[in-house]
Amino acid sequence: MTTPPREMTRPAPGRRDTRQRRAVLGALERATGFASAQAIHARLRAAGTPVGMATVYRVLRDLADTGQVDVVRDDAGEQQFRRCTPGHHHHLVCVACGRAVEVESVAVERWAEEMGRANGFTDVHHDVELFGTCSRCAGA
Amino acid sequence: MTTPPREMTRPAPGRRDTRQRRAVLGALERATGFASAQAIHARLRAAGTPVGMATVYRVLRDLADTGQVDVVRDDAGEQQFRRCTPGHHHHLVCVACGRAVEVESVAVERWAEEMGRANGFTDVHHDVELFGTCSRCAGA
DNA sequence: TATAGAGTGAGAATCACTATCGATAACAGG
DNA sequence: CCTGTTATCGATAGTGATTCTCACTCTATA
Repeated sequence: MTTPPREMTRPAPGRRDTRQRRAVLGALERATGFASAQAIHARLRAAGTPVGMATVYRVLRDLADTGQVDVVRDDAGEQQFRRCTPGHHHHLVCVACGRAVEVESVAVERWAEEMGRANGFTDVHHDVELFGTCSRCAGA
Repeated sequence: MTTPPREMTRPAPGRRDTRQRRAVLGALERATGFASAQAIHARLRAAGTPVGMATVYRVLRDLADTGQVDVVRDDAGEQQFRRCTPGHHHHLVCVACGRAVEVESVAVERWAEEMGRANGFTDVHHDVELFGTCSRCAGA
């Protein structure tokens, strides 16, 4: 697998290339860490490229379904979205500034699989997120 | 019912021992896996021991704050509660019936800690949940 | 360019959860 | 047992995120 010739903002096959979709993608691209749908909607409005709330959610859900963005839920249960490198991975998120680092571990993947097998579970998948305070925010 | 294991239903210091609190604890005790606040409320009503919605949430939150129940969020973002054995552990939850198995792994704990240190993060904690289909539900 | 139908968006609907606040009941002291 | 204090209840009205509706708009393509 070399670098896919696919543009970052090109819609998935069957999807149309609209101003709104590009705007949401752009906002995600610009974000440093995770951003909520509400935040993205507000930023687009502030940037003079307003997109309807329903559309923001629609695009984000579509991107999540096609694996183009990752979704985690914060303590309040609100969905947070982030543009990510393809492939399975997890995040180490700063609870102060929202900055996120992608991490992966074959050890965890294997552990999850073994735990499932040991207990007779099939189709096992897992939710793993790490939270903490990043070095930049720690010195506050 | 010989010696009532009042330990399980004893309120935290400063908390009063009310019928409602006992009812919610009882419902959790009776549940096999995770249960939502809505489900607990419905079950109590069906059992003839109705408790107000607000109270169910209040008691559940209190129990969660004092570490007497574990909370996870399902795919829809709804909170799911479960009476648990004390101590840090994770869950392997059946997506079909909600049955849950407690699992733990020093490997994961260590991995989380190392990942945090490697990236300059402090006060690192983690969310880890495993989901799958249990053997009983797999044969459907 | 004409056109089918995917995409959009304002607003209503839904849904889990929280805040309000007068009524009620637990518990300690008498 | 009686009673005052006050934690706790709970019916109900929010609150805030997310989804649904559906008439209208615009992309992709013949």
